[in-house]
Amino acid sequence: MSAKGQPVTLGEVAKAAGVSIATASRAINGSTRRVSEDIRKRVQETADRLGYLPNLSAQAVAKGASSTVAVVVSDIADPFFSAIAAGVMRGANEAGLVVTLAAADHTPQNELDIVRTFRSQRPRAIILSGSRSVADPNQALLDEQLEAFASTGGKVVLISQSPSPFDVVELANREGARELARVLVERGGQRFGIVTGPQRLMTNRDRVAGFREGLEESGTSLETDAVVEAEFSRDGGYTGLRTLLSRVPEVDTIFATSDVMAIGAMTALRDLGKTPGKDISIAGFDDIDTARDVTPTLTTVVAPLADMGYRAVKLAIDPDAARDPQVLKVNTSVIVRESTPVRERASA
Amino acid sequence: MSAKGQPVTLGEVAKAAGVSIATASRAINGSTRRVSEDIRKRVQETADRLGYLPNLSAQAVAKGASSTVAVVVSDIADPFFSAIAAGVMRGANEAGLVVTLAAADHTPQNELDIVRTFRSQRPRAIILSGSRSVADPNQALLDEQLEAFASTGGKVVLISQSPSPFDVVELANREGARELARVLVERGGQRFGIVTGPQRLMTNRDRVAGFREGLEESGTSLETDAVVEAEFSRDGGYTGLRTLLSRVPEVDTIFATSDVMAIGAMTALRDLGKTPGKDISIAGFDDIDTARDVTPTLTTVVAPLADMGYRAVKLAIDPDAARDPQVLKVNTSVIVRESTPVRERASA
DNA sequence: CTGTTAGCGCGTTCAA
DNA sequence: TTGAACGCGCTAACAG
Repeated sequence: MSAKGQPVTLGEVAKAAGVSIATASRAINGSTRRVSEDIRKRVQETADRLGYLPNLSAQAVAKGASSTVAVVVSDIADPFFSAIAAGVMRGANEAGLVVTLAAADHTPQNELDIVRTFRSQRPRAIILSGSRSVADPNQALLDEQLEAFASTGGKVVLISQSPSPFDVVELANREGARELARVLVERGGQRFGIVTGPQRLMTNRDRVAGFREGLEESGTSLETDAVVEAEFSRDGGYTGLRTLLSRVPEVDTIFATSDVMAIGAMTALRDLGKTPGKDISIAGFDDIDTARDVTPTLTTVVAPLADMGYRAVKLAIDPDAARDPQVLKVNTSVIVRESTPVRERASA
Repeated sequence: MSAKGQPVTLGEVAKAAGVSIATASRAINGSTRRVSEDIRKRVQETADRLGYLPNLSAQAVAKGASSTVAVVVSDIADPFFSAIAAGVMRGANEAGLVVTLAAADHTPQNELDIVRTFRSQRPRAIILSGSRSVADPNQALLDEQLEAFASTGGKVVLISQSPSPFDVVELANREGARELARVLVERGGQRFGIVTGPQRLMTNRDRVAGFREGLEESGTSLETDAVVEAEFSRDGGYTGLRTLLSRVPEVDTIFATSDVMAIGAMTALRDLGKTPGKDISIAGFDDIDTARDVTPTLTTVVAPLADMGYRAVKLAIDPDAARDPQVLKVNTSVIVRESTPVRERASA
């Protein structure tokens, strides 16, 4: 039983059941189920008995279509992406699809290599999560790959920003940040600062721009020095905050363009002897799980990350494949927690 | 260019280059590279020009071996598993392998289904992360599947507990917890409590047992009521802590069997009006990223999660496949942070 | 070194 | 309804 051997093939099942391979195929997979019930039963039984499992690769070759969806993330250990991945996996599972995953590690070149490898797998769809970059020299090559993939019947879904020739699940970054700014002004914020990830990423651009708009609509503005760019990570939030405070020590409210950065910034604040949520208000974006477990709990913009991944799959397997590219806008909402208490206004 | 079409096949490349398919195959893949340099170059060029990408499924069928590693996790959104997955992906990437991922959602039945699906993919290896359960009725069926997979040339690596008929990457749960207990006693802990995940999971068993040992070796003991079992999650930590404190209000030091639980427990403490790291010490296990960002920063046992995933892949692609099952023990270390200050001993 | 032939495991025509 | 034959894209054995 446990001697080295080869997997059971459909042919062996067929022979053991005394039918042809074609019949066995129909009985087990039954694309158009036209096989007598007793035969079907007999074949199924011998298949079970022999422990037959269809060879997905062979099926893919024969059918010319696989049952795989390929997903690119920047970093699976980042809660932002792991939440998206969780949603994708749920959706894929419901659809009987297999998920293959690769991490681009924030490097456009890797992203390109990954997409090439993915194309070799002939997946049904490729889902790209992660922000688009502006003026990325690799972008053209990447688009070319995706275009080619799409032109051979593959589906491309971006969890990113429109406009795009492909389907896009797009988070309302700008609107979310704008609403957040309004809320923070309402709560008494007067001197604002921003710690943001690289501005070449559209996500950061939009969040900063939206926040700015929100401030202006509320009659407040942002000093030039009050926007600090750093790595789009926890450590970036840490260093970014230090830079910000050294430049503009009198800020009372800080917006970090992601929760991950905000959490790093909060730690930095404490290391500077200040108490986040008391000395200085701070808010993030995304509402990752950890946001409610840090102290103070973090005010943020809720992004339904898992849901976005789930919807991306749904878009990908949409039967109406010939339709025009679709943009699925995902709305956000602001959730106020302890990190942004109501501040008393300094008397004018 | 962007009209619907089929992917370029090796045959088309061969024809365009004026060589046979076999030659084209050798030129591009070159298992045993014995093809004249100029031909190789010409074929490669036409392949690039045509945008040819090998069909991995077809290769897998022809070779009888795929270039895929399949990974089972409980929940990819859990930082414990996403860290492991990150390591796996890095290792797979280095080896030119594709990673397929599935989430069992803490359900043994799902795990079984996933392994079956994975077997259909004929991956080179299946990596199972997540603790083994004791007395799991599905365990036999699962082992049967894995056994069958292994007997047909597949490699199985468990990130779990020995003993096992397969390769195992095993974290020193017991030893780590034991050392943690010693450290906590040294720092003045006297009345201990434990919030643990389900005891059917070996991970929790080992961590609790190890902690107990460490206490006993330090001349301390644990009251019966002081061990509370709850869900192995953030929320489990939250509810578990409340139960614990209602049963044994006078505990001064708490061990949660994972950082995720510890973080939930800390939040629960605060909701009860107590300050973690002051009124009550608390420590976790795993050292997930968040451990250093909560307040107070969390004392814990460092588990090199990403490294474990990485090593699991290395084991899986070990050329010496015929060797006996191997156990790779992974050591831990205790890192003391703010959540467990030195406590003054109550005078005896 | 190259081309021809025979598979790999499976789906799907086409007759029977 | 069933089976024989062919094809999917590719690799590997065998000749030349």
